[in-house]
Amino acid sequence: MSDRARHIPEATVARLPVYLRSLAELVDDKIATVSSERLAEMAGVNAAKVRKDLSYLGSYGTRGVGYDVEYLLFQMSRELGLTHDWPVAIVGAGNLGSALANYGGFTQRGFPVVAMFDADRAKVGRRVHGVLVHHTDDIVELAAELGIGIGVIATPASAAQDVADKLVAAGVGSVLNFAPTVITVPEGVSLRKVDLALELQILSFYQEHREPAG
Amino acid sequence: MSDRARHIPEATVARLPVYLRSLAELVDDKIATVSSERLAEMAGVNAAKVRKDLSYLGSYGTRGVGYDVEYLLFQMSRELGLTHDWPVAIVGAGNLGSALANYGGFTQRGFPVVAMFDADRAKVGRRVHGVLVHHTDDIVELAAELGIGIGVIATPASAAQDVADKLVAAGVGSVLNFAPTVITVPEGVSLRKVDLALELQILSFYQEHREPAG
DNA sequence: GTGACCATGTGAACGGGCGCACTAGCGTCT
DNA sequence: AGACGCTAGTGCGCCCGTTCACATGGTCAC
Repeated sequence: MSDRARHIPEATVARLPVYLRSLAELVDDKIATVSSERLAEMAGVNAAKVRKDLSYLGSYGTRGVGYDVEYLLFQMSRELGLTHDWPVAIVGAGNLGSALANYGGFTQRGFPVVAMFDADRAKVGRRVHGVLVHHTDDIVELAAELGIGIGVIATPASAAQDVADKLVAAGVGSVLNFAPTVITVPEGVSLRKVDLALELQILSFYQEHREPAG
Repeated sequence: MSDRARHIPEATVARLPVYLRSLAELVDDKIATVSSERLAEMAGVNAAKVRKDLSYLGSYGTRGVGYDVEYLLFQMSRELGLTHDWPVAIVGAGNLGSALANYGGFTQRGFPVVAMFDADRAKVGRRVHGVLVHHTDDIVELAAELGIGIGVIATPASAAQDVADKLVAAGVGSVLNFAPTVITVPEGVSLRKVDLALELQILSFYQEHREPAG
């Protein structure tokens, strides 16, 4: 692995948080070292994949022994950027947006919700779980001022692209989209989506094409 | 494409609902035909990919013209198993479970919530958005009786695997897991996950490794 | 009816990720 | 001290998915 500037595959990045969670469990159970095989079992993947994934982070294991749980946990947290907070803004103060803001585990895990935005002026000025709701017109100015790194879109589909554009204009580098629509962001901006209807429809497909026999 | 029994790649299946949504938009806009290029733009993918994906469904396009929007919409709905309802059970009547049950667009889109389950006996017997809450001990019996096809897990992580096992024992063929933990199901059962914390941590990684220059 | 045009459908090249299977190296027991 | 056992790290072949580019076959104008 090259000293720095190594490129970690997307598929690996997506698995790192799963390993992280497994490691946290091991710490809770006071287990000091773990093998790739055990970690693979916990994360629901192949042991070779675990080793390859972890090798992207560096050589943090000990042959014949395994990985030191706490040390690996620390290194992975560092790599994932979880050693410091990432202020988050939620756009859309409807059912979903409010639920997200009320979800405590959010702030707790290093993603403090520092601002909310809504297009409805009736909601502007209210507080949701202590977080003030601003108008969406002020996204560009305020998000930049507050140093928002991650924006969460919890608006109706029709507003999502406009909101995304505003977030990007404010310098937000990562967008998590809950709106049931495809949005695009410029290169260099990260985009992930959470889409309930989509997941259900995918399951519907497999349910429909289920083998009749057992 | 072989007459029947063709195997549609997972990656394609995951995109079909996105196309479906785009087609629904086109119908709303009274647009009768659409090219792969336009559809690709709407779905945020490559045009060649659209054509290959759609070709798995059959030859529903017309060379020189494009695809008939309504016809393609119908064929895709059929393929996705959306021409009939899929009764859904939600396990976990806490914040998330209740929010999901209250989310109307659920039933509206062909996934009626017909039962809820919770381990807390204090919640058993209550109704959430009109849906009766049963005890998790009764999952196996009741889910089978009600013909539940899709189970949604909205419990704490610690209960998720046990609930999944019960759902599978009840003959549920598809599981959508919201609990922040890895669960496993037997071969032949479909499993998808929605994990907020995981998505945020993935974004955190890219945010941390962002190029300083623009 | 014929030719120009246009978009689908697909063969083939390409690339990334997965997993096997081997090698390297550490700890432990005799 | 030496041999053995165990597990990390990794080279390599394979497979799935993506993309390009072309051939296929319709439509429309004249």
